[in-house]
Amino acid sequence: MEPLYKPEGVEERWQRTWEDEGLYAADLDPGRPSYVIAVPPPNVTGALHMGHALNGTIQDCLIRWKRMQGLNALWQPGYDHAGIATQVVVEKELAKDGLTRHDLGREAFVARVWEWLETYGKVIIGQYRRLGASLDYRRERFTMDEGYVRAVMRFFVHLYRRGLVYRDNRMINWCPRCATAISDLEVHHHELDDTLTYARYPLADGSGHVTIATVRPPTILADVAVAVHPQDERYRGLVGKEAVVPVVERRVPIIADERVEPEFGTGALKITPGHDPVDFEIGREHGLPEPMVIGLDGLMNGEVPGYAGLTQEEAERRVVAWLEEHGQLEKREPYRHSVGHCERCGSRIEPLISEQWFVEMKELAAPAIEAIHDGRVRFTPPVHGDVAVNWLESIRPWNVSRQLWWGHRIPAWYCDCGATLVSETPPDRCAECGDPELRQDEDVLDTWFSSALWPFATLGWPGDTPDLRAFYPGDVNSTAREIIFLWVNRMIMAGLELMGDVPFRDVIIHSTVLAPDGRRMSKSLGTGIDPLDVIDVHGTDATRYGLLKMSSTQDVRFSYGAVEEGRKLANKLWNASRLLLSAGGKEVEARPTSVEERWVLARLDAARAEVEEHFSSFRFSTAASALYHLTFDDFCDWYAEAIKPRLYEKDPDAVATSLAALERLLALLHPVMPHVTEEIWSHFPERAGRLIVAPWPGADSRFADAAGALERVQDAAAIFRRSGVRVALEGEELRIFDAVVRPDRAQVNGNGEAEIERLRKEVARAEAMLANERFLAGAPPEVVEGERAKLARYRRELAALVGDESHQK
RNA sequence: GGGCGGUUAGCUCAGCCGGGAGAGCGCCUGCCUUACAAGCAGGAGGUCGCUGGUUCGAUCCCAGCACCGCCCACCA
Repeated sequence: MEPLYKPEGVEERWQRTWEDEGLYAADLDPGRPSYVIAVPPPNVTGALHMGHALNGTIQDCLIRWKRMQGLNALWQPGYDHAGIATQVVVEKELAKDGLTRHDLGREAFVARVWEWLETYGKVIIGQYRRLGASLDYRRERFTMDEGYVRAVMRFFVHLYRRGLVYRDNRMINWCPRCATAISDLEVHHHELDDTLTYARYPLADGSGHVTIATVRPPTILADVAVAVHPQDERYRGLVGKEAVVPVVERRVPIIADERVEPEFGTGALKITPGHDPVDFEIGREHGLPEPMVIGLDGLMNGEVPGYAGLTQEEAERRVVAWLEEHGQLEKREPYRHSVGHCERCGSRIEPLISEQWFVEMKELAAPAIEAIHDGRVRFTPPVHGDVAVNWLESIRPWNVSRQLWWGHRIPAWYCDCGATLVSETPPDRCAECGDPELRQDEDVLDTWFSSALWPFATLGWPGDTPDLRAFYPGDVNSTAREIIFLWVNRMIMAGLELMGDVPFRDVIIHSTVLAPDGRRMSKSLGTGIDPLDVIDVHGTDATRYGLLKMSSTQDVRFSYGAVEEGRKLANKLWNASRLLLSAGGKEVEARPTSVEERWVLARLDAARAEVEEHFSSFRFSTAASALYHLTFDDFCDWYAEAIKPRLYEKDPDAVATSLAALERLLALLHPVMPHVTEEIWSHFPERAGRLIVAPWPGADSRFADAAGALERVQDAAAIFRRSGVRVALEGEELRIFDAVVRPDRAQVNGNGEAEIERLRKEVARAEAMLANERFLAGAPPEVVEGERAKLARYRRELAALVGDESHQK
């Protein structure tokens, strides 16, 4: 064993060994309770980024811990077909050859996507291996696998039969570039500098005009009304009259509607049901027509002569020029507002009316809200549960159809007779008229429609499989904050609806890892840090430790310092092991004969309890810190230093005890740093099996008394050490090496005086508190007791330095 | 527009129930001690964003303010 621990080679070797020996596998085992986490399926086109690395480490840590605790731990891997994202990638490939998907046709294009995936996709799960992720890789699932497709079809048909999925012609978000509808969650709003145009609409009776304000003058061409607030005094006389829409010179009614905001603009709103969500609602309520002047390509259509094919900018110029020419342009002013964009490609979203499939969500949301409220699903940190519930409470219908080719094709068939048939498999003939000529719906489903089934479709649903019975419901879902609505909520809803139970008990929302400068990690900004690079340089164990150390309830900046700390920990552990193993002992048995040995065993047990507590409550950063200080401060700086002389003498009791202590330490560290601990463990004499499946240390209170015994000695020792005196423990006695501090240094540092000063202040503070009657009356007894104990300790420490002062008064 | 989070040492961040202000890195001092100098021993450094309130006592609870960030959103 070299003095410097080098992870390269070691880590890959253990990753291969563990997997080859089947130690990641979760096989059916009715005798053992299960522990299940399904990895959030990454996009097939994806590569491992820092968020995956952090999330993967968190999940692996839990899985390894539970596996050591003897549970049948299943960490389910797989991929998401990522409909729109994948289609865009392959379309770009085609574009290099000057082709579009339409040149290939649907069938050939989909074949091309599969081909592309075979060659370039599906790399990310392999990258999880470098993280040491103990996923059950044999169970890899894909949302486009045959079995999974069946699950998606079943879900759709199930919802259809329940009347919760339906086809409707209504306002949707259209992305002109992707040429598909997208859901509300896929629309991202950001601020934009725009122009607010004030236009006069003459009254049809010639009695004046009404002025409206708009940011989209081209939509004037599709106006069908002007609306004002019913309580708006300024316009009271106008309601019921008619106004004339500029350019098209159409006579439209002036109506009253509560949704109009009197404070905004002029308080009069032009109504364009075809191109604005609010106007759409108002229009439907007032029975207005719904003309559209903008096409699916984002260009002006042929509805208004002379405008066909114009871009919206061109149309805007023309409309504004018309207004100016006719003296109906009141003013134009700069205006900054929030505008919806396609999250995938960034194009400005075009709200328009289209026939799509929708899922009515309210009925599905209610049980999910209940499950979160009553704690069947708990969020960590809890605030995200409130956010999830808020969203569920105001849920709206979900547009699930996409005008794409890559994805699950909607299982609906249409007959010329007008019938719509929804079924899991293609129907032979029309159920209404018997016609065998049926057309399948051209569209595919939103990617998240299939993702919602992940926790059980991966286990064989809709079949009633042994896996499903053994591993559902799962235990934990660890996820990024931005997919709570898209994914987590929908899994909860789908699980309750189809399985009758929540898919997991705990949802962990991990922190977002920012670049070291606090900006978002992003490829385009060049601020990304590749976790695989960090692993290459610092090792997997160090990276895992660093990520856990960084993780928190809020966003954190990536810190190489935290990774460096992990590397130091691995190296420290390695060297401590060299010391302990060099004594050549064969026995691994706790046979403590001194207080420091009993003490370290007590410490290890206390640390085990702490780590369990931190893991259970998902405080990984705190767990990492606890393990660091256990290893450095307690195990190495105290115990190993104290026991060293007896190891040199090859004292058989000391050697056997040291290996037993090291074994416990390695086990505690394994979930965080699996490779270095397994490597050290493999150097143990006569040791069969692997640490990864070794039992997690049980509670051991045999030496609990020693914790206190040494603490007293240790307190005294700490005081001497602060003064520069070197000490070791012999039995219950504190042995002082260089009995005298080098006088020059003690004076320069003034340590002794400073320490005495500090203790005097502490004693005075504690005495004052204990003399305060209101404190004694108001504080809980254990706090008062705590203060008494502190006072006693401070007095004792002070006495050790200057003699007992209480007798000096 | 609505909601949420943050502000603690030079840097990155902990601080769970109100009672001692902490860690790692960096810096300073002293040590190449037969596991580790990628180490050891010690040290300096803080108005816990600001203002008020509750309390015997506030980094912690409450209110307001400032700044930073995130999420949601149909004021054209």
